[in-house]
Amino acid sequence: MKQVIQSIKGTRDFYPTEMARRQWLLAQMRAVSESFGYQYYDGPCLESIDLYAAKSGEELVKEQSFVFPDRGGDLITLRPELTPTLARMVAQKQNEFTYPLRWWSFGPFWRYERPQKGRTREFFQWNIDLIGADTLAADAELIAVAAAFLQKVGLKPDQVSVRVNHRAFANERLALLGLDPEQAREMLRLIDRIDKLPADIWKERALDLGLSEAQYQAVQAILKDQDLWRESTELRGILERVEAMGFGDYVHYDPSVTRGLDYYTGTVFEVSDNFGEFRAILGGGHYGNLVADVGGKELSGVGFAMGDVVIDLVLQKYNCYPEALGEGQAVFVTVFDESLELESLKLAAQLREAGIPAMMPVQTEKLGKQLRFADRQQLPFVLVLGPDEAAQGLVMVKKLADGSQTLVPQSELIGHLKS
RNA sequence: GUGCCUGUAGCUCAAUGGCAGAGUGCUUCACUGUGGAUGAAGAUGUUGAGGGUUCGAGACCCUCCAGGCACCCCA
Repeated sequence: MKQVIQSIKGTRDFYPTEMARRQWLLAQMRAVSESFGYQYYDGPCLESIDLYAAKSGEELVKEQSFVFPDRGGDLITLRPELTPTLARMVAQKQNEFTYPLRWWSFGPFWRYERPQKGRTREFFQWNIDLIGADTLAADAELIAVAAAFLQKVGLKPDQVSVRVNHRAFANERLALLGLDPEQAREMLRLIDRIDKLPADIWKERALDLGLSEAQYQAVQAILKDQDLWRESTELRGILERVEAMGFGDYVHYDPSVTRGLDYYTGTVFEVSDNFGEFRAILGGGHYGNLVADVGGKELSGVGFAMGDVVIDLVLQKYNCYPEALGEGQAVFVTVFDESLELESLKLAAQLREAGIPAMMPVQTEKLGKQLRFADRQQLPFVLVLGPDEAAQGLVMVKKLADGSQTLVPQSELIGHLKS
């Protein structure tokens, strides 16, 4: 390979094969979002750094955002997440809307971190939020949206799960053990990492927070108790609704889910594969105060975000993408020889007129080569219009998949292809 | 930002410090009205980049770039 200018680290090129997957993914997100009555929106990719200072976690803005001065010297940020933008958009027109809002979005985001499997510097994200309803039904709806998506793309409950917890409930339980609020907060962060740290190190960290041996054992007991959710009004209310909507198989209580972002106050949930092979597919939760920090009145909501990178890996692993994705759908109209080129062009034009995509060769090549090309493009049909067919007003229709050929009167071609 | 591993033909990978190779794909032909199959012939590399050690480096050393894994963080 000669010297080709390198692409920016952590970015991806979407060749037609990848673009077909991205478009399919977007179509599934759109279908699921709209099936629950959500509206499509988007904000700018460039934002003032001040927007994030109020909302996002410290590290996300200071360490992991692309920030640069524009020509006037103002600091511009490539959006690392959508929630602050959403907060601003809602706050700006807070009194114009009828609540609750049901909005969804899909677009590019940037985070300046080290690329690895499932993590790139430029990625696409599905965001979906229900704003202005502080109820268990709202939380349950978003969890159902997540489960509906999993079902829609063909992932099974034995492959992926929506794991649900409730922060206030978890805090309550920790308080009952005698942890003060600060300890409880740190403990939740530690619980979030229980799968990443070896057991002995994890215990060491827990004791470092000032926990007694008895308290440590009690925390362990909480983490092992799969039925503890029954003691939470919130979790009961959410899980019974999810069950009623038919997604009980996908959704489970999991005490180890706490989520890192500080703005989640109540229900938190994430989707992950059941074998710990991939990073979290999706993460979300209930936030008590969406817009106050950007100048609006208090408004709560629930939402989640799903990046395109991990879900793409998972969908490929479980063969969820349709077989024919990205294959050409056009009929290939061959040119037998120069004298018949115009006849073929007319035929192709008729097909397009009738809504059938038609492709024509633009180089003079032997019939064999034309067929070879059509075959490699994985086109379904090839038309051959030779002297014999032209003389009788016929056209040969060849199905490439099995090689079968049918002579069809040109007047019946469109009907033949549509059937 | 930290640690470890990797980088050879379009792709997957070989080559003890001693002439850069195989499979696959690609091009052409066998096939003058038919793709996939088969056979024959052919093309393809600054061995990621730059520097160093050496009579000699794809291999050893250094720097950089890119990718992978684990931290950190999170979609």
